[in-house]
Amino acid sequence: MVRTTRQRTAVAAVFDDLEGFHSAQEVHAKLRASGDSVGLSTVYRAVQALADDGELDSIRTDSGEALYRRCSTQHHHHLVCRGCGRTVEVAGPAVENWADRVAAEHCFADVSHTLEIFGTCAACRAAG
Amino acid sequence: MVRTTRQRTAVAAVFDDLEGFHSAQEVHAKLRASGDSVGLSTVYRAVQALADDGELDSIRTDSGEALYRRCSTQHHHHLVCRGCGRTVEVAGPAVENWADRVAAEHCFADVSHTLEIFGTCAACRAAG
DNA sequence: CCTGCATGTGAGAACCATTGTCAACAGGAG
DNA sequence: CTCCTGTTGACAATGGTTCTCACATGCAGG
Ligand SMILES: [Zn+2]
Ligand SMILES: [Zn+2]
Ligand SMILES: [Zn+2]
Ligand SMILES: [Zn+2]
Repeated sequence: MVRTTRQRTAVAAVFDDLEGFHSAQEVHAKLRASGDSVGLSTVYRAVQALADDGELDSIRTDSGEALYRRCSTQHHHHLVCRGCGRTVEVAGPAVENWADRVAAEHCFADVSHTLEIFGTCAACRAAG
Repeated sequence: MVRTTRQRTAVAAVFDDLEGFHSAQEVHAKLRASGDSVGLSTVYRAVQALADDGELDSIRTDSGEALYRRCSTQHHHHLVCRGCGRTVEVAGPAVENWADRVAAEHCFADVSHTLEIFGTCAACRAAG
């Protein structure tokens, strides 16, 4: 029996106003700053629950930190700016097929894949 | 001035006998078990140095742990078995081009990408 | 409306991979 | 062989994440 609490609602709401990927720590800080404070453990539990439900996508930093973002529900990948975090969802049917074909060639089953593209966006280049 | 030490040699040698990706902690344990013990900090420094030199590839676990493997030096991606860790290097020129094109379309520069495929190999399926 | 209670919360401790510290050590150039 | 400098490793510190558990609170069912 899953309950609707002020905390879970608040965490979900944070991602309404956010472009790009953000960590649980950042969400916690934003909530605290907005006066709508939520415990850190609860923020971790909430983002993980949202990610499990497919409400949030998650990726990992080079340093291993988990970042979350509200995305569309279809399968897609991300083009992420290293500077500002701005994120574009991209679809690549050809890539999906290629991955499945490669796996099949080597007799692998239950295939999944991760694919992210990183770069510097035009705005960040202009900003120097 | 980079020196050749027993420790660095030992760490590099561990990857000669290893298929698949392995963590610094695992390398440390293997060295200790083989009697050729090396300090944990030193193992971390060694694998990172090897990765910087392009001698090792690294990926990150779902839990954020860093894993290393000796790979060929050309650009490639990995098809990894979730069960046994067996890894196949795969090349996908079409994917490289697609990633660059997508990034260019959105005016992103300095583009890089990560792409890994996960599955279960035939041997692991047979083993149940 | 109440009440009961299973579920959710949060302050703080625990975890654990990784990194920093620094005194002792040991390649290797000269 | 010597000396200098890069290297090592026991240990402490970090930092993100998870666990603990006493307390609070949604939310059926009455
Ligand atoms: Zn997404
Ligand atoms: Zn940017
Ligand atoms: Zn590789
Ligand atoms: Zn396998």
